[in-house]
Amino acid sequence: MGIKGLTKLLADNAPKAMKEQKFESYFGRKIAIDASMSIYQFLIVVGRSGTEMLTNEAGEVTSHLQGMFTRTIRLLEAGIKPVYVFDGQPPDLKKQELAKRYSKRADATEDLQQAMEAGNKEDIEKFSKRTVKVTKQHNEDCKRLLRLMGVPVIEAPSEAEAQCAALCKSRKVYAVASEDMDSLTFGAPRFLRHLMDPSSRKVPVMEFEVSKVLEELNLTMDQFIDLCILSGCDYCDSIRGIGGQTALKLIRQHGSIEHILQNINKERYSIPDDWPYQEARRLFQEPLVCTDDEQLEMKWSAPDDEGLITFLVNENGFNSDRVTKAIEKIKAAKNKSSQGRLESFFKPVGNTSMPIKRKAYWLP
DNA sequence: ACTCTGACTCAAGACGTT
DNA sequence: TTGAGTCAGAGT
DNA sequence: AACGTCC
Repeated sequence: MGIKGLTKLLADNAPKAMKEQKFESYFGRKIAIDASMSIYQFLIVVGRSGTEMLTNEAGEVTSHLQGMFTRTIRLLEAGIKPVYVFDGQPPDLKKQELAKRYSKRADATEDLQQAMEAGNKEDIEKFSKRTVKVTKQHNEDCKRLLRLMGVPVIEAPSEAEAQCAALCKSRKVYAVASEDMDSLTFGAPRFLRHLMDPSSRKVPVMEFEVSKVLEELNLTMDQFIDLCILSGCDYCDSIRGIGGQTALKLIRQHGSIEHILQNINKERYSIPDDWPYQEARRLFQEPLVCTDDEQLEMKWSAPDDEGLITFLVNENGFNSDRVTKAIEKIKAAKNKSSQGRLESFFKPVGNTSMPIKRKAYWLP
């Protein structure tokens, strides 16, 4: 997933577009998060040892619930208002990519089988992580959990990342938090990396602003999208021998993929057959997203105590005391941040009534 | 010298106790 | 799986 | 900081 080498490309060519932020500085902010990505991480790592994971009495996996529960509480305690966005139908162009992943998983499943027969623990550990897939059930479990916690859930018609970006463009959220750089390609005005990293692992939150990226790279949004496609994205191949640096050079020189294709040495570089870069571009420019205000309504409400206990304790074997304490944490957090952001507290001095200078629609 | 590729490595959540 | 990091090798 | 536990 994502855009190959984009972090480094931006670090080298647009350092001012990224700034370090403190986790605490997002108090009171609404933040959109790609749920499937989080669930995937939880399934890989939470409570795993070999093929063993956290499970309920029926033997169903609960690692994703454990992860989602504790992380969401962490966010709420920091005064952050998370909204989780779930994937819908993937676009057709992504099907090949998904097919690749599917076959890799199948391979890993065979490898795992062999490792288990051979009793090779390290291999079991390694291969079992590669067989992880987020299922419909995992998604539904997490939606149910989040709703019981009083945290809004949005179901995207297609790509969750694209929907997150759209929410941010229409100012329904302050920023998109993701580890996936294509949030920027989808035009998320403000994009946060490493938001969930604990402060113990000294990785600061990195905040990117698309407008600054474009300004510093001196590209239009459309050109930036072309740059991302050339660097390597999920939707189509890139041109062998052209990486980020060369792509940036070529885009600056020729302005678009079309003009690059007209001007580069085709002996030197072989262009993929039937290269669907235009469709890929379209998916980034105008992805299928929901813009209906009613479906995008977001409410952070009080947790449903009974519902949570039924779901987590009765149905999934969570420890009753822990869940009760956690519910208290949620309530305390909601009280603390219910007044929202105290603007006077957080804003830099002397700026409030300045008219917003709009360079482009995606500025905050 | 620069850039890209491919092969390799590593870690990955969050919490409480020690 | 992903990204990030590092290495070597090869092409310009 | 390292380690075991969470289910």
